[in-house]
Amino acid sequence: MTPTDGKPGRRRGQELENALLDAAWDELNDHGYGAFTIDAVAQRAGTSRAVLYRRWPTRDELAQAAITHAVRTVVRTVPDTGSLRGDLIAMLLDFNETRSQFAAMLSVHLGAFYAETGQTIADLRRSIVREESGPTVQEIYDRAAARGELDPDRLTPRIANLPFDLYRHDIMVTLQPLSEAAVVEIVDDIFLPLVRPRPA
Amino acid sequence: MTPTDGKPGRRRGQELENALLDAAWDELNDHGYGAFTIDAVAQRAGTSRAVLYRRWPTRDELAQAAITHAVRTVVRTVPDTGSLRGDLIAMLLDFNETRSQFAAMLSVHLGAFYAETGQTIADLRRSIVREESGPTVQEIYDRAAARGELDPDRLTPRIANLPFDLYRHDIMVTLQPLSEAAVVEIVDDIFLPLVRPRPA
DNA sequence: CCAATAAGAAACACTCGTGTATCTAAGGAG
DNA sequence: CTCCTTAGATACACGAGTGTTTCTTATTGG
Repeated sequence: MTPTDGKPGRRRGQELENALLDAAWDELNDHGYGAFTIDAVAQRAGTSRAVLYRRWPTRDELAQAAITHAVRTVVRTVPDTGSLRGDLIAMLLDFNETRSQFAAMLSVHLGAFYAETGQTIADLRRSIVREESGPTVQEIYDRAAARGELDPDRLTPRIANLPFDLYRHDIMVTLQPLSEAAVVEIVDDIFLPLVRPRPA
Repeated sequence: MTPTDGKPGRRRGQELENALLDAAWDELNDHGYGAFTIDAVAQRAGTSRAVLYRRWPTRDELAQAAITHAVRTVVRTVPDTGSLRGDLIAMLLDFNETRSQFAAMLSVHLGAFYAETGQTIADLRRSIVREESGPTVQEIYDRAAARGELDPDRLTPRIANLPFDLYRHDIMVTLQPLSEAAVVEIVDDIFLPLVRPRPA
């Protein structure tokens, strides 16, 4: 392992490539895809365009690579607090920490990207979800059903996605992380009443 | 009234201005704000850039004007079918006709615009809602409450917006109008159960 | 009918980003 | 220590869009 701190000297191989993709991602975050230029990425990474062109032939492929790279670095955790309510609130608040900026960025800056590639946010989400392919929220629902907190018959696909759809909607519309009150509202006032087992 | 059809000859005044703003709006729709150029607008409008520069000094002001102009031409209707369910479904399906493209366009193409102006979709919606300032969905809720179809105590602000938030979320994520089934699902499976008066 | 106005065409200098090519020197492999 | 890959710098031709200016001519108002 070569020392990674101190004066960077001249970076190579994987270290350099990560730095390039990070710079590209930051550039996307700060200025959006519309103003996403190879030049700016090179400057931010402290290198020259040639280094970028050696790896990615076009702007779009660099952007794609940067997005994929950023996605890969997101770690996903599925909480297990012992209650459905606690799990969902924890999960959404964790999203606030780890993903709200990511989601906002995707929503706001990538319009031109979607337009050019013909993709939609839904498409991108699918490929991200496939990429992660780890444990999912379904675990939370399964545990809740086992505890009798949730009626599986009431959990239609749309309702299963409801808390996350509402979370995502808020992010896309306000570009800010949700307040804890908003998260609690989504869970307590909307989701839980819809899935709670009815007293027969 | 001068004849408005036939060979357009040389347009002037309001007629020309409308044509310019329409062309700008179409250009935004087709290619997004990222690829929104004065040149393209001039070409689409069948005129020269000078004509545009005489009216709007910058690209951004032209885009702003085009958006405002497009917003102004949207007519809003509030249905009155006699039932809450019917009103909401009618309203959302009407959105499908009149606004889904508009909403999709706003979500997707205007990222760079938001980034530059610092506005969010929420801000833009506020100014649009203010602009319209006509009858609102509140009317529908009031009538439903009067008929006893809706418990006003359960209608928190978030729940009042819920059908529209979900509608908007779907549009932003899929960039397509919602299927009628999806609209019915939002109303029947999610909204109505949350606001129906509980048998005391 | 005439004069004022403004549409529309065209040319210009300018900026910014692209993509390629060339050169140097850093730093790893042998 | 030496060679060889390649990071990083720099220069160039090119295209696309901007914003300005000048000129013409259609159209309108008086």
